[in-house]
Amino acid sequence: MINAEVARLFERIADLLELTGENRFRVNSYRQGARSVDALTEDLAALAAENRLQSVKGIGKGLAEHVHYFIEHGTIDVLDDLQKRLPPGLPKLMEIPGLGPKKVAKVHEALSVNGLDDLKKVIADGRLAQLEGFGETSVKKIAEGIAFLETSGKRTPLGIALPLAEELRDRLLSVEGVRRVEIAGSARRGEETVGDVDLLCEADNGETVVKAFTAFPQVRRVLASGATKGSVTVGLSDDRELQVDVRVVPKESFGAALQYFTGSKAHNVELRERAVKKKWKLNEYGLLDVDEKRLAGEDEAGIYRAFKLPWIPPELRQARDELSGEFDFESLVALEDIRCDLHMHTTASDGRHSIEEMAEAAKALGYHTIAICDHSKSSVIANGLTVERMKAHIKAIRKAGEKTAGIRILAGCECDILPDGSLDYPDELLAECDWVVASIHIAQGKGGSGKLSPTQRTLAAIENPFVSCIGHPTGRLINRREPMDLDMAAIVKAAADSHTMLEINAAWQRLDLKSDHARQAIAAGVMLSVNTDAHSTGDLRQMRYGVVTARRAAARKSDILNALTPAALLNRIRTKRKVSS
DNA sequence: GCCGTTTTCGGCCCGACTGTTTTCAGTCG
Repeated sequence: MINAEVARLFERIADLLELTGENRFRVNSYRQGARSVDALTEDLAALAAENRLQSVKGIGKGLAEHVHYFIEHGTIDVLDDLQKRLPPGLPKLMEIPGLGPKKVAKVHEALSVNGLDDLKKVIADGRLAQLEGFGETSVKKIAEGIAFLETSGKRTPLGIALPLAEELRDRLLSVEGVRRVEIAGSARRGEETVGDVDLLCEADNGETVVKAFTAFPQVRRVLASGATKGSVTVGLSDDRELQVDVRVVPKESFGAALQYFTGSKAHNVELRERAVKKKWKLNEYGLLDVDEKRLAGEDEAGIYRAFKLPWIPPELRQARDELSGEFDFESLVALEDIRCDLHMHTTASDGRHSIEEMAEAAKALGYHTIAICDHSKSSVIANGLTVERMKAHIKAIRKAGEKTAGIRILAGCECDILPDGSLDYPDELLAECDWVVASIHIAQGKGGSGKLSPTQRTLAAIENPFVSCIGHPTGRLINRREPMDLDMAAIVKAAADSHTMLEINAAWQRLDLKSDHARQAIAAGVMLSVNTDAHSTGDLRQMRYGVVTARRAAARKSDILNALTPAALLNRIRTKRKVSS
């Protein structure tokens, strides 16, 4: 697939064009083109071969020609020309908070700055502060921006950002005059990582609320503080900083503001374009018709209703197909639908709590079933169980099940898929388990000499009649480890054909499958299982991250194993074994 | 550069905050 590469090149062209002072709408066309190409599931090369490129939204005559040129020459002529004229280190400078295309172009032209090192030099020797349009204050901000970029460059995982957002929300609620606070932005959309936290606040006096907010103990730096808006950074445990923005609006605008600050940006642009076509105006204060008459604004659903649309769950505001009006959002899976967790560890391997403790904690969450899935023998670091220990563990799980009323405890295991594609336990032992999660932990890199590829290993595991589910299929760790190179189409097809479940691992460090892959699996008819992979009772509460990932994939309740009734669940597990044997 | 159920030309989302060029351009979300 050339899609990702073409998207990257379009984005690069947009960056460079922006620096040349090109018409911003032309710049935007390249950005829009990059987004469309990136979101496309079809292969761009195939579309090009059939001359259908212009059927893609945002791809017109010009961009289509670029794609054809790229396929023939492996490059884009417009980009080559731009790169001859502009130094390669320049676009990076636009990532510095406070520096945009105009200022970067200016320091390049006036001070021959070609990259980050040059910029640091002209800051240090005082030449930047002398430049027209720059002053001591803005140079100080730019210097801070560089430090921010270098230390906090990466986006923050949802599992870090959301609890922090909730803490700040609760603190804001205790500020005098504040009536309501909602988390907006990518945290509300349930994106796996967030760039900053957005909080929306209903109050009459914005200035006092913003002042109180910027004085919170968590605040490290104040970036802006005005009558309706405040912007700060807060420190994270690893010494990085996360930006938090607060907006204060009156009651009658709260819904419009929540809609606006939830995004995504592309979703909002689509909605605003619809408004413009109707000669309306949509901004964060409300939806106004041509006579400035207020059509909506107090609540979010009212905004969508004005466009004859249902309220759209934030997780799906991705500018994909959610505004088509063809969606049944009622059937979307929700956290309340989840009634079981089928992947958790105990003290038998590397967990912190006993079978009984995990069961009691799951019962408190209202679950009807759990599966205990400790590690198999090859996961030595995780205290994986030998065959003998596993046999005893199954007995212990069954005994705990008899003792514990009100919840069914399945005897399961998380069985390693070995480098040669075989499983870490013999079939006779797997047959004794009620539920088997098969996962790759060892040798996640490319298959070495004589070894199978990760795809072949996964396909081999799917073929085993006793494997119920593939655990964390791509093995990625957000911001820390790249996913394995998998042929997801082949895996999804094999899983669908054999009634093998694929996991959405709900641990915020993993979120694996990610939502795009989950969407692909659902389209192929695969049943997904959302599990926490809990190593303690507290980890069971990470289920919410898995559920938002499923919702981002537009998963219905019927697509999720964990939302089934006890009978339907067991039936589904048995189906795999019947079909395979 | 893209796009069209008012348009194939003339539009293209909208407002807040900041620093400095002291009346507004640049940046950001």
